[in-house]
Amino acid sequence: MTSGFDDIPFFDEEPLPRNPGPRNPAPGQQASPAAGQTKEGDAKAPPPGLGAGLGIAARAMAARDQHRAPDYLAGLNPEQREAVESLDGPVLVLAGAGTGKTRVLTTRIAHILATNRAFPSQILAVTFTNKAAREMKERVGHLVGGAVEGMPWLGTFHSIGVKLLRRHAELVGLTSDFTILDTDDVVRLIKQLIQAEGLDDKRWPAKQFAAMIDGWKNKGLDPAQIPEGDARAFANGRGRELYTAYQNRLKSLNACDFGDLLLHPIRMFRANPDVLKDYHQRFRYILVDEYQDTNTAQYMWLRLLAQRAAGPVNVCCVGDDDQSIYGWRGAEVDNILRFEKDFPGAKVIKLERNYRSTEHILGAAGFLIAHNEGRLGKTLFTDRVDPNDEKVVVHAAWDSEEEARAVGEEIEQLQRKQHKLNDMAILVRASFQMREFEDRFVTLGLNYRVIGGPRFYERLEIRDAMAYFRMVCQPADDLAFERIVNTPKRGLGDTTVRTLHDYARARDIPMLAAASEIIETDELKPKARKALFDVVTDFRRWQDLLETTPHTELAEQILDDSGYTAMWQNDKSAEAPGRLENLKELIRSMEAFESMRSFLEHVSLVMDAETNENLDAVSIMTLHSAKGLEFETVFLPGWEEGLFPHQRALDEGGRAALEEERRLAYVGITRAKRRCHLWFVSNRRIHGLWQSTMPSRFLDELPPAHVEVAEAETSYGGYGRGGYGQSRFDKQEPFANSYSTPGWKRAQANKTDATRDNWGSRSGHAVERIGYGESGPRGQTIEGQLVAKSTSNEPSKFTVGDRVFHIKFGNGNVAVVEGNKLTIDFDRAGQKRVLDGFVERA
DNA sequence: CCGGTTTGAGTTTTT
DNA sequence: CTCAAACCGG
Repeated sequence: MTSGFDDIPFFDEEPLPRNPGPRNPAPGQQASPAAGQTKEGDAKAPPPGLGAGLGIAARAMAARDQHRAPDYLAGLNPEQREAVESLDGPVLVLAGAGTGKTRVLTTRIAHILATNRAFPSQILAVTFTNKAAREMKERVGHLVGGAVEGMPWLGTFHSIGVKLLRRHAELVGLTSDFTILDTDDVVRLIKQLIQAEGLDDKRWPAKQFAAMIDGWKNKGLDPAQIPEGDARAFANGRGRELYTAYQNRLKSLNACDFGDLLLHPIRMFRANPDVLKDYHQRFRYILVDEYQDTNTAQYMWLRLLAQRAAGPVNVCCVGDDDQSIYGWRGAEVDNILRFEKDFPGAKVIKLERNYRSTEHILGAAGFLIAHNEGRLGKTLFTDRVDPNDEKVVVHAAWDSEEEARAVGEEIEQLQRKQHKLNDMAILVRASFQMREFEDRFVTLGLNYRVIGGPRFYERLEIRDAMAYFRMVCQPADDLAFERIVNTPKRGLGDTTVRTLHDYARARDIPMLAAASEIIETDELKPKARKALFDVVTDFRRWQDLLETTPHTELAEQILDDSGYTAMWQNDKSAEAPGRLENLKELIRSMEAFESMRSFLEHVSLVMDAETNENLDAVSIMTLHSAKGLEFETVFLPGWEEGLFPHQRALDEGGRAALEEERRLAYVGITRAKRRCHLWFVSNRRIHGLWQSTMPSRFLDELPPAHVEVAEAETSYGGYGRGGYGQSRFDKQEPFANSYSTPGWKRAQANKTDATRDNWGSRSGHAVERIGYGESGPRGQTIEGQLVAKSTSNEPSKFTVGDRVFHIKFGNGNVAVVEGNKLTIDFDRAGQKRVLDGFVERA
């Protein structure tokens, strides 16, 4: 097999390839099939079958030669193959859900490398998330055999932005060791600014302004460019000044926020055409994933890099306009809709052959999304039609509790048929919906994992620890200093910090430097002075150790010496052990890095929690975080007007917002490979009060041919004209009546057995949280398994009054004991009934 | 400086 | 309703 990989100098960064660009025809030329053939003929010793994919004849030749085509092209369908092989000129790949989008991207990279078109270092490949970048690296690596280290420009928009900035920081007024501030830092900084302006920080919440800045930066706007109306809308009309002040403060801190990671490179390129030209020469091929999610700033960034003066624009954007669900945070669907205008002569390739779902699921999703007007229009299809395939099922429930109960029941039934929990997911519109399912699954002893929410590095203890490390590496990081100067408590309260802050600002020096000066004076009370002296001494010592001590060792030492570890060791709260565990994890993860500095860099951009693959558990997440994932069985609860589509989308966003909600519904349905169950309830508690609800309009937009209504639970009303609502609830059925439906009876009959089975034969119940970190009902971070400590046959080892600890609800007192079922008064969560295997003595 | 109490807000989330 | 942040009193 002559794949051609052997002779590619993967690690060679700077020079041009040996056989660079003459094969690049002018844009537009490749639109003609004949050009494709000519190119084929011209190719310098191309691997057989490559460079084809345009004309019919060329394709036929490719087919003829297929047995000699490189491995990595085998198994691609014609459209995928065309997307992989159309290397010259702009290409837009409209890849529907489950049509092999990632495969196309990765294979395309492999193809570029295999045909010696470019060095790995000459390919710019951009994704949105680290996860996507990682996956791409992995898969390219798999295709080309571990040479991905040679692809330095594969990453997220932001990580590539950082890389550019570190190289050219001085061009935008930074030094290359600038800090990256996360949302939390930004909000605290803005709050300081608002206060410094003498504004009421309650009337003008820092969070809100941070969101405004974020919005402006998403649109690529400098303070001078923001709309007058926007500027007036905040801080008594001083929005623009505040934005300016913010940017100045960032500069003096030598810091960037996330938006700057995109905007600074744009500014830099515009002000320095020679630098831009360098990158034009470097990036011979550009690939963009999830193009429908790009915002204006990212678009500008891309345009700058793609507009090469000489040679074709070899840019390939992959996306799906039907899966654009981030309009509310600045994504411009328009970017993908007008790709052909932006890149004249662009080739548009649609991938519509779906490899994921049944015909019913595709039929339902396709019919639904066809109700949107602003789309390019794709229809997914599959050949794999099986008469046994289940239709999409619509279920009705009385309220959200019944909904959760019934979904739990369905899951247990599937489980009894040997279905893996890992193959099932519950996808909700809003995170408050998760709770009901969690509660239910805890009671059932069903393993689940919650995905989403604050990341590992956003957890309190991680951020604190990171602030210490930041201070050691970057003594000028005032935000870090303020965060930990009194954590743990050292008697350095607001008054002291304020004094110090003022002292530092007056002299325009960092706070740590100010601290070492101020302790020489008598401006502070002796007590504070001594405490501050200790802090300064500590940091001096750690800074000295930075060069000599291994960084993990130093990190440990910092946390111990500062008293931070001790602080959590002395903390009696339920989450303290978890936090200590997280700190250990933090240190562990540092081992993979060369230095504390490089670790800090990664943590601010790249770090996130990993799922425990070994645990079999149902996934619970929002529809937004489900994008890109797939499951055998998907449950979609809460399809009610006001929740889905969400009321706010209906109120504020007009048709565009409604269409985005519909795309969200489309994303939800297309996550399912084999089974897709939609639910709506007629009563839901919102902000504490019960409201009766109408079924979602999206349900009425589904095609009857691919959908059935679950008779078991409803027994009232069917699917069809007039919706679902009246049928069931206009009859004024009493609450109890729904409990006599066949579905409920079955549930009752199964429940006891199921519970017993669970306890007798399974190892127990485990809960995993990916992301969520802080305390409260959203829970502490819990991973791994709790082993059930009793079965139903034995009397409970707990008695009334025992003090117990529950993995989700925290500490509480046993109020009632019935066999192995306990009623517990939890300190924070209130009274709950739980199986005793879930609790341990506190 | 700490802890209990009041108050207000309550889609979606990545970097 | 339920949470987190702000507030106030010891």
